[in-house]
Amino acid sequence: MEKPNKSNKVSLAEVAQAAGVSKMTASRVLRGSGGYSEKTRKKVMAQVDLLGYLPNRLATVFSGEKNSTFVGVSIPELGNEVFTQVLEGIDRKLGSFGHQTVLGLTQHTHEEEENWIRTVLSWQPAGLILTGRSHSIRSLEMLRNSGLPIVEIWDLNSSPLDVSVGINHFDSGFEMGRYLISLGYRSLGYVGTSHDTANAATARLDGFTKAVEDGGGSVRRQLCLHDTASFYPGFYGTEQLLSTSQDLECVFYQNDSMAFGGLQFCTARGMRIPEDIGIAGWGDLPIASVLHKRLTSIHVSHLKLGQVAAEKMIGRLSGESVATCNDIGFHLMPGSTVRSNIPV
Amino acid sequence: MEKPNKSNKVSLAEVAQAAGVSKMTASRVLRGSGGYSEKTRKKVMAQVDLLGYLPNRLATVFSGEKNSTFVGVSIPELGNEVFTQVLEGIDRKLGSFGHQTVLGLTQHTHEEEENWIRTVLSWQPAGLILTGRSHSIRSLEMLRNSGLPIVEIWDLNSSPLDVSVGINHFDSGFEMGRYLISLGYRSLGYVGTSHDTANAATARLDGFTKAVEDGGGSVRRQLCLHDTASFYPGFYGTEQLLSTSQDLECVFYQNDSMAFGGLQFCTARGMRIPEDIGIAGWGDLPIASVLHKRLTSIHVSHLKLGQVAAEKMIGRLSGESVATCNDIGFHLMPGSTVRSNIPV
DNA sequence: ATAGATTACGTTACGGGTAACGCAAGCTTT
DNA sequence: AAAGCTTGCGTTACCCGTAACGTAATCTAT
Repeated sequence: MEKPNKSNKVSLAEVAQAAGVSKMTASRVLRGSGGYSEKTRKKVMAQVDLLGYLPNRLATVFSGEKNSTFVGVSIPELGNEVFTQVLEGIDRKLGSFGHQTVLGLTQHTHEEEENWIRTVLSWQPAGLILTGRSHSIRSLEMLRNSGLPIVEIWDLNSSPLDVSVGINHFDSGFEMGRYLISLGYRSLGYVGTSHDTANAATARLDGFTKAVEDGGGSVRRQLCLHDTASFYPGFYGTEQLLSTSQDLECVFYQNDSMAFGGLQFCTARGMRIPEDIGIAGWGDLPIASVLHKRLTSIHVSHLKLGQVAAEKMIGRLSGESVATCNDIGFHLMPGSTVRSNIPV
Repeated sequence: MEKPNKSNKVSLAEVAQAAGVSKMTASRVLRGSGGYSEKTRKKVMAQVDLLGYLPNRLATVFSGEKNSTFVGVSIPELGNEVFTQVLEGIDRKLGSFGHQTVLGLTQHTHEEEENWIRTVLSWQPAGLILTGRSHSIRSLEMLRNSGLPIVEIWDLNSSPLDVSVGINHFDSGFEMGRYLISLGYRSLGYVGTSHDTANAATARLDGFTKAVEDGGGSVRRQLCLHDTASFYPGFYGTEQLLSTSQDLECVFYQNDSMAFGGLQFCTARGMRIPEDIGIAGWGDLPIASVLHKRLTSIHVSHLKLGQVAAEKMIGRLSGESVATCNDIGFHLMPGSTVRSNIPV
């Protein structure tokens, strides 16, 4: 078994020596910065290939004032497909510009986020992309002190630390509420979860409630579970919800996964959808189309959100002036899990 | 708009000067390596807090022979929930040991993987976790030259570069084939995709075919689409499959997402499941339970796979001797999308 | 032919930490 | 009280590239 340390790294100096030139000349050749003859270039490159030289970016960043190509990206969890898509959008775009993603899973807590920020900053990243607008005091301090470009995503923020990319969650909830009201629903329920940083979901619920009340309805029961926003909590949350409020006409869920759970519960109990109860989700996941019924939901292009976030980061890194507030938008997807017109 | 460069970083030297000690003493205090008085420690720490000093890990790694805390992790794509779970398992475990994930999305191609490997190696990572056992020649060269711990995951490899964590895909396909044969199915079909690095899926198909033929059946039609292994390809792949082979009794899919697509297609065409056709998937995704029918599938603990991969990496980094070949195992999940006993 | 510009390199210093070593002051031992 | 040890801290050198500068050789202009 070999030791992991004692790396047999080939340094630029070794390449230079083997090629019979100075370190500096080898460096110039490798960077293609000019100032060398074709003959020299060939000598150096021959040794690079021969010795299998790989540049040491640590030294490069460390040396000059040029910043690294690392971008720290914090994501609450990967269990939620929504964030997965955002991450994919970010990493692809970042990668196409020669940047690398340093991942951080914060589990929706300030504490994890703060620890991750501290660590990732010590690696001198070029910038940070953070999910959510809510951060601990010490985090804010570190972020500000770092002087780095920061892109806050997910939750649109009119006064972000630096740049914000996301959607207006309040409005999306509001639109769903207005839609359901327009279909004649008046007695509504909500099932979601609560966390340190789940402000977006809260905003959706607030918008939803506002629209429903504006329309003369009411959100009879709001359930905020201390669990992940996934299938099972949706299932048992619905059970809990309906056990005390049988008269609900329609339930709005924090996301599609939870809505699926609710759908499953209702179907298992022999309830017809949408005849007996309406189901509405949020996020419009690809799996929404798995069902024979199309889930009524709010569509957000999560991939695009990630891509735009990465683009804004690239923009900041290249010194362009970047809009502070970037709205990705959403639209309502009418489905067949709510009734399609006002009952007579 | 402030410039992203010109970072007002506080260096150890500044802390030391402010505390009236030498750089080295400040370094010792921060690392807690001993060799300083309590009085000095307080003086230094007071300045650390006051100046908001954050250590520069770049310099640390760059300086000594100690390796970094970065671990490069390559994943083919995040669109597939299977890999998402693996990544979550890796990052959580790695994080709990103070390591960071540098993500690379290879899109199942050798080319992307090779480029990513080159880049990530230039950052002097502590080790690499790669999905798949198939790599380009130049990749292999770089990996070997690096002398770094390498954990290859997903596809169990009896002679890996360094360490392998995964499952035997051939066996999993074989078990599914044998199961379907035991239920009396004889005329079978397969729908999947093909890529540079999708050897695992190929192995599953091989195992499946072997079992089916051993059992006196045959895999009449094998469809390998050039697409992502997701819902829609499953849908139209099934359409294609059934348009030329109406007599298929059961279809095995590369994964659950594709199986869902197939299920959707069949249901839309008015076919009854499992009466008219059987459907079997692979991976046992959480969404498998979204359906009123439970999908017949192969269960693999993807999260655990990721965790074990990270553990093996940690083991290698701390110089422990680590098993070369680590089988995570799988088990067949009988569902209601295939018939439950041999028809009379 | 000679001054001035250009080309093709080499030399030096530096960045932010750390290992290795040096050394003075305080403590113990006999 | 002298020798030996320990403690606490400073000094120096180094890691691997790059910026800035220096210089010898070649080329151009007059």
